[in-house]
Amino acid sequence: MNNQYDFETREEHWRSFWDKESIYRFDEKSEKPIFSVDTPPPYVSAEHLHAGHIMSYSQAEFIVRYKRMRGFNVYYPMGFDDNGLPTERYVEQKYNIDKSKISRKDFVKKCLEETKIGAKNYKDLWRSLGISVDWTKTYSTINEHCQKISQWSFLDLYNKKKIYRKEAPVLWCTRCQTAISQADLEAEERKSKFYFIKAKVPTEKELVFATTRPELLPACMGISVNPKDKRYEHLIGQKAILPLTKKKVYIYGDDSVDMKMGTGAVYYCSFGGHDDIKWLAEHPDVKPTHILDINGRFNEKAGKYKGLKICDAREKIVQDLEKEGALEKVEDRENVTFTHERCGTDVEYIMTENWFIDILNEKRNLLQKGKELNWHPEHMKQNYDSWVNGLKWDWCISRQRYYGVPFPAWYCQKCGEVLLPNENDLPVDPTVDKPKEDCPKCKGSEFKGEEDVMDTWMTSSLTPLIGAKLVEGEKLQKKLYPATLRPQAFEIIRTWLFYTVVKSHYHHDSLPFSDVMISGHGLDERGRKISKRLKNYVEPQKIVKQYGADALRYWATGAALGGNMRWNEEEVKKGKKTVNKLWNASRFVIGFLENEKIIKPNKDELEDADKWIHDSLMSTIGTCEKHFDNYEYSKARNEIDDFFWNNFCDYYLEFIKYRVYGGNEKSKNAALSTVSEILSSILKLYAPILPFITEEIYQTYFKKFEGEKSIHLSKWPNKDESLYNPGGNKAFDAVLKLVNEIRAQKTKQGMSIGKEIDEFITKEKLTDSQKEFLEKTQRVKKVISA
RNA sequence: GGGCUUGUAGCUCAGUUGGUUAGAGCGCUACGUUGACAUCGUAGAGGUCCGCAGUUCGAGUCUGCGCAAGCCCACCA
Repeated sequence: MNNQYDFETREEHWRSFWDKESIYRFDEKSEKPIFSVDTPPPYVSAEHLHAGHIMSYSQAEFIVRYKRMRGFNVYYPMGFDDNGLPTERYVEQKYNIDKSKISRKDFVKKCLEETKIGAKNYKDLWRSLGISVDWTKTYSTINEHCQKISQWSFLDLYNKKKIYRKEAPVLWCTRCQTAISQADLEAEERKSKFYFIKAKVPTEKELVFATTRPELLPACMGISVNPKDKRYEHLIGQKAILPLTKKKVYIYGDDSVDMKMGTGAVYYCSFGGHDDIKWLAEHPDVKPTHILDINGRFNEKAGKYKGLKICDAREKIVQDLEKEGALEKVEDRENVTFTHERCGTDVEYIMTENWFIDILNEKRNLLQKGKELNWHPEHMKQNYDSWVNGLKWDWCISRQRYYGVPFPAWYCQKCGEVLLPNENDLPVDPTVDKPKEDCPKCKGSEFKGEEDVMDTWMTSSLTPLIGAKLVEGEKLQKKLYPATLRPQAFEIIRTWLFYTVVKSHYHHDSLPFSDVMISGHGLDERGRKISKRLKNYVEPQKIVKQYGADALRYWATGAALGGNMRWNEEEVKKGKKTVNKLWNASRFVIGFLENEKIIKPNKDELEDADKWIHDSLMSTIGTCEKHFDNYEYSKARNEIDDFFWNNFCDYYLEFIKYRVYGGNEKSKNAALSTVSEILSSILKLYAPILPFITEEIYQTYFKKFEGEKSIHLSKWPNKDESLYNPGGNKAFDAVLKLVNEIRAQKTKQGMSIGKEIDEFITKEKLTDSQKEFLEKTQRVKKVISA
């Protein structure tokens, strides 16, 4: 072995080796128990890959490698999310595209080109990090495989009456010009104003109501007061005359009105918020006035305010109210505004026709499903529960956009009947393909294909199934679905996790996976979230080149599961040091092993130090297993570090030097046999975290005994209990204490540890062999004990 | 407004079911070139365990009330 480990060339060597030998290929014929992973398909539009990506993917991968060594048949496919609005927006921005000036076909082509570039970036990085996915099992969410399954999902839910199409007020982004869903919202606390507006009432002087959205006055549907409110109860049933428009609206009595809020009188418009929609549903006699167009401008129903944008209209209307003397006062106030999380635009509520999936009726069952999942860490379930409890909208799945999976649906031009394709004909593009038969209702033959595309989560919510269906044969697919593990980031619990649970619940009446492992954020060294805007990230490839992939992976073990982690180059350096230490220790050990013929010693030939290190290893293996089984890779790593650096390097290797350099043959043989076994186990314990260096050393020496062509296919170290003697190493612990005492004494005298001293006196009772051990390992001429 | 998480050495964090003198790595100080490794070793300095109250023979750990940071959720117009 060379003096130096040249990580750059060796890591590349092993990458090629793993590729060539298909080490991570799923074995379809194996009888071993399956561990299948629902790998997160990253947005390919994230061209700025950073430490956060490294962190979350490595963390899941530590577990995957561990499971592989524990004898599971691991299924670890890889997907790329290149469908839908995120990609569209990315392409629009990157090429400064105006959607109205490009054909749908050309735009989609551009998106596809871009996603190819993105996928390659990811694949390159994953490969260089040694992420052990099976690259023969990949998908992209826009490809035919995924479109087919997404459309099948639509048909299945339609047939199960869980999908409906309806003209209804929906959450609307005026910038992206599409309907969105509740999960696409982001709440933003804002300073705003509370306007107190006077309406006329025949029997009174006036009725004052307060609102944060005065611009919706032309769309006012009515005013409500609490029937218990003494101030207003007599007004219920009368009509109020609104300022500016002079429109007359009824005054209603509603229990839900908070008498203490504002003036106790609320006005409802179409639509300023979810309240308004709810109110309208409770007052079927009221006809709404829709004044807002899909582009966020007022239409002719807003009268003189036609053509204005919302913010301009507000300014104008407030001015006019003031002129008319209808504005009593304005108060400052904080309130929560919802924006579209992709673009930050304020969300509006517009009446359009969309497809929905019924989830509101299913809340209770969905909460139950959340309870059945094994959450790691457990407290992340809170996020799921509070999301489900807070749901107010059915899942709107249609998007008025270009790039996405088309809905498999046509509308009969004559009678409006919805026609769906046969499952065997999927995927279809209804804007190009035609139904195979005439309208079953009216025999009409003119159809219009649905032009909307599906919400990107319609596809992503099916990833466990998409992954499983990458293999042939229903029997095998059923073994892979439901998956075992879903690793993911906490911020998409309400989307990816939730929607996947919904789909699996409806389609298969099951959970989509049994375990969830939630990772935190990558932060910069100052604790800020890594973002493109702040440019506060380092390029992973640079770090890999400088310190090696193992070192970077080592850094990723640093955060507890679910915790955020700061970028810290010192930790990467520590990883590199660990790699070097492994190299040096192995070089030392293997140097002896290669020149000797080692015979497995009898139990009674083992010396106290051998038994001690063996016991210590056994308990380390046990603790590691416990931690890895709980997805606590960082605790597992600490255990291994501690054992390797302290017990193995600082003590045991020092303890056996006198035996391997000289000593009698039996003692030497026992030492070498032990050290070989311990080192082999250390490599395996580290293998899930440091796959490159451990492979290197395994291949150098241990492979010829174990037989497996890669350490990553080898067996996890055995807990050989036959030698294990828990609590039986107390005597050796006392000796260790003396070792420390001798070292301290020498250090205090400014002596080198290696310098021989004449005598060492202790009150401890020692056996002859213990005295000899101290004399030989600590260079003392004579140890005198009580 | 509700909920969750976190608060331990200068920094990053461990700390099991409550149990002697609270730990590790980095950094700092001193010493050491011992036949794997200075990418090392040995030793040392450094702590009001966020605060207050309580339970207990005993609290970093359990309970309550606060404080601070972060996150999730929330229609109060």
